[in-house]
Amino acid sequence: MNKLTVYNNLTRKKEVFEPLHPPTVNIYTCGPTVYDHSHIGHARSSITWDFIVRFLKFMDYKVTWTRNITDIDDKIINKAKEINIHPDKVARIYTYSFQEDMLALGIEWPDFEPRATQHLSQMFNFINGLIKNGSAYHIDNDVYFSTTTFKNYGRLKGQSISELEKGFGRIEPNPKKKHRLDFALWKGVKEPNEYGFESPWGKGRPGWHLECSTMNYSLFGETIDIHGGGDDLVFPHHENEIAQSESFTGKQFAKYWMHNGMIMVDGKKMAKSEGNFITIKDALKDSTSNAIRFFVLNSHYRMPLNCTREAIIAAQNGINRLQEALTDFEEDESSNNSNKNKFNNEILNEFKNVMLDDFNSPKALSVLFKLTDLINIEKDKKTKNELQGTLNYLSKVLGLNLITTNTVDSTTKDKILSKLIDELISWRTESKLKKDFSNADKVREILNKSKIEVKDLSENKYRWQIKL
RNA sequence: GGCGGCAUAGCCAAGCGGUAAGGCCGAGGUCUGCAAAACCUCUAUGCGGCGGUUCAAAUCCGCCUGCCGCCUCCA
Repeated sequence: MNKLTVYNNLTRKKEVFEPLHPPTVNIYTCGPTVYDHSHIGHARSSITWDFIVRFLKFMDYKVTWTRNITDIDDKIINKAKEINIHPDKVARIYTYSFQEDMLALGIEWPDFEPRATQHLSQMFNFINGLIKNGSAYHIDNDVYFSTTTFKNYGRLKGQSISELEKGFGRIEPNPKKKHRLDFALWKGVKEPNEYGFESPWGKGRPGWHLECSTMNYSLFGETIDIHGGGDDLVFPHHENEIAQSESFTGKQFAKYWMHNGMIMVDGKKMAKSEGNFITIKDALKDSTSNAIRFFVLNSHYRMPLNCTREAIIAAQNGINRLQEALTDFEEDESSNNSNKNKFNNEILNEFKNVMLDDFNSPKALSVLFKLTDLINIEKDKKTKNELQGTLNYLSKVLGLNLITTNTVDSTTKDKILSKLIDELISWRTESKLKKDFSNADKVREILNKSKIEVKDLSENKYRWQIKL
């Protein structure tokens, strides 16, 4: 059997995946900073780690997935000032919004979803350890990590410290730092009433990178198998995580570093200033979670991905074709158990083999379409059902949701339902105006059967409500 | 300015030295009360540009162009 290969950013090549303690796989991916609604870039990232975790489980690995929530950060504090709400509340509002989006996108819940503010005491331990072993220093109310003490600094980015220094633009170095590459572990407040937490170094807040190191250490210990995140986090975020963690433990932090590519909108970077910023909630308004996932899966996770209206429509049409192939599928009770014997083995292996090559989801989708073709020309009911079962099963490995929904997923169901109800009622109103009361009553009866009660108001206005 | 990534048909996209996957759209046909679905056929002599290596390059090398990402808190 072929082996799983993954592209490791640390070595810049594909490597055979060998977890530290098979079949256990511990994976940590960087979640959002919760200061605004999440956008389709977050969707891509989440879908990517979601299907990678699903595939690892499909390969019988025992996966534990952690995705953090950054709930303390300057962006959150700024947002709090802007809308005059306490920073903690801002974080909670957008944490909820993010989780709502994740559910809508069909992302599995991670096993752990730690938040920075809940790990302050562990952070203090971490910082103390780093100060004690000479990797960090305390100045005024700040604590900085001393990058020159870490010999591998720059390895992930692929540059030495002196090369990194050369790259500096016009940024004024912070005079408190011993070296301009040093970064904050703890940032003291500048004003006494500024938002912050008490610490051994005074009131302040943690540096951004620290939470990931600390929470990894708390949840997984010294070394994890996979650390993932967006491409934009390679430097400095992940570089700094490595520096902190490895200085603290003396062990390798993560064996494999994986990064997903960025998303563009109409060939340009997505930015509020460009006017092409798309939140997940917006995206779901005129497409479906299946379409968004298909769109993401259709390109390799490391590649940049261009989002266009046409591409989303194409994705939805692709989903429709896959769903069409399952219309007469009869799912028996045993479908939910993981007995792979009743599936088409040849296809199963083909799917597995393309995915083993660094999670080549575009090829995996092409296998699903090949399966669809086979289903559509199959005459024998039993064989067809087996093929359909295989399609259903494999689509779930990718996180697609092809049959539970009668072609409408739960996210879009509500709005389509509302539209349908309004259409029916306006048909009824038209009938009433034409004095075709029998038809009008018929419509009302249909709605009643669906537990919807229509109430006439004056001037042909109406309201409806659920009547159980 | 430094480092990294990407550039394949109208759109999205795979490809990792052996002669261009897949999906969407489009065209023609079969089937059909109509429509849809399904099925069959067609749709890049070409892979940003120019050179080079090789029997052979979208795939390797060099240069150029364009786009994307990153370059410590304060952004």
